Amino acid sequence: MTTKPPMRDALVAAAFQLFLERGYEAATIDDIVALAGVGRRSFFRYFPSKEDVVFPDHERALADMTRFLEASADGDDPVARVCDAARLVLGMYAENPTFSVQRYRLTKQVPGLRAYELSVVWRYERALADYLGARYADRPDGKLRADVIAAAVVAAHNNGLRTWLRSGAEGDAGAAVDHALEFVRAAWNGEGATRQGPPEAEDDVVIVITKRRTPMWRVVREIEAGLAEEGSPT
Amino acid sequence: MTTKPPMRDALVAAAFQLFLERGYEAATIDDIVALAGVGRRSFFRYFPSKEDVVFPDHERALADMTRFLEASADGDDPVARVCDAARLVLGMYAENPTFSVQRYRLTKQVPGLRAYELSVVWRYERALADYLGARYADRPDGKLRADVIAAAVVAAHNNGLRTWLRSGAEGDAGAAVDHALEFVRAAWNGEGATRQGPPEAEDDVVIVITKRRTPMWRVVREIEAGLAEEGSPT
DNA sequence: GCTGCCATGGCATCGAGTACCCTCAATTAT
DNA sequence: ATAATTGAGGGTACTCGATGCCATGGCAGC
Repeated sequence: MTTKPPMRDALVAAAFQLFLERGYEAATIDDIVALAGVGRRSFFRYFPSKEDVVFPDHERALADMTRFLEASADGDDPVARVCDAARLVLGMYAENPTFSVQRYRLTKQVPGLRAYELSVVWRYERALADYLGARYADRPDGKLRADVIAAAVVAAHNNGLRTWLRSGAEGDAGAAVDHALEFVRAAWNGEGATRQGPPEAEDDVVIVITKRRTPMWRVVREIEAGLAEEGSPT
Repeated sequence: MTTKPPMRDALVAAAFQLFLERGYEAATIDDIVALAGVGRRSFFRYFPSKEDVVFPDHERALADMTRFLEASADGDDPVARVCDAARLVLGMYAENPTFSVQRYRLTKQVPGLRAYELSVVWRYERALADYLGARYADRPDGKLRADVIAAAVVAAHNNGLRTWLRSGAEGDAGAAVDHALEFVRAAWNGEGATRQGPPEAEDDVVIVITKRRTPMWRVVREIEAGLAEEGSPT
């Protein structure tokens, strides 16, 4: 498990060579194994499906992320921890910039690969949401909060990552993702984190009068409208 | 396109019957078409893949959502509009509760279907993000904001939807999703909220007094507590 | 009549994925 | 040293989803 079999790398190299010069669907498994000089059966020993050869290291990255989240202390901010976990995944992309860009262009134009990437990203998101769900276990809407924040963090990460990939992996990937993640942190900075807003008077109150049967989302919308009237809308 | 071919419905019914009594993978296309009494080739005329028969109406729902977003006026709040678009999708699930629950249980335990559902949800999310991206075109981080909010709305919608589905489609689906979406709205408040008619015209009212910086979830909980005090919760 | 048109059905084929069995080398036991 | 075991790699046949091509059959319109 710790040793790196050369056959696996040979299969990835052969596969990407054919995918790039001939397209993903046009390159068959037989073509790949013929180019790599191995038997057809051996391909499926190393990759459970044809799509897996395009994401050869996500299994390891997912394990790394899970371990990182499990090593979290109870003292640190959950949102910050999750953002750091996302940065961990970014590191894997940044290790091989050219490979990441090739895969990005491939994934963008092959629907099957895009669908597979979604299932990969979904597992990352579930890892984040499960961690947050445990940290927010005592909150009223802990699971909901966990799901939404995890989705937001993943979306921000992907936004920064894709911006970097679209540019051909020039510039600093970490900067783009840090900027995107900061956007999420700013939206949910409420709890024990750094509260940088201007100090307001404690006796500043809001009075809400509403019908009993009004949907809750409409009530809150009105509250926000009242807040935005003279306050600081972030 | 407007006419409903009975053969399509027959295929869906036959497919679900076999999926439920035998499992998804164990039921082959030949079994389905044999049960439906049609030719094998006809299946792929109505459904491009085996997975599509499990989500027979998402194509229409996606078109409905796109149309709904295109019909948006420049005056209304983008986030509210996107939340309403999500509620539109919920309506499709609520139309056939038993069917939705069956599909939910099927999708939960078949990895292939879960992956396919992700690609479906991804298209919804892209529609929302594209709409928000256009509305936030003049903002500094418009695309980023659009991606993050779209992901949060979808995550909240799915959280509420799955809560409802897990309960066997008992109770009000709209209430669960409204509550979840309100959570997202609370995070990204501000910007041009439309205030409609003043609510003090009705006699049955609820009055809430709270401090300005109180977290929104706490306010909502107080309101709901006040509602449950003597009236009908929800 | 005849002529397109369209929905359907019937093969034939391709390619991904799997099950089963074979070979060969290295190791270990006797 | 020889036999037995183990494990990586290879080969073959099969299943099944998916596509392409063509035949059939009803149903306009003139």
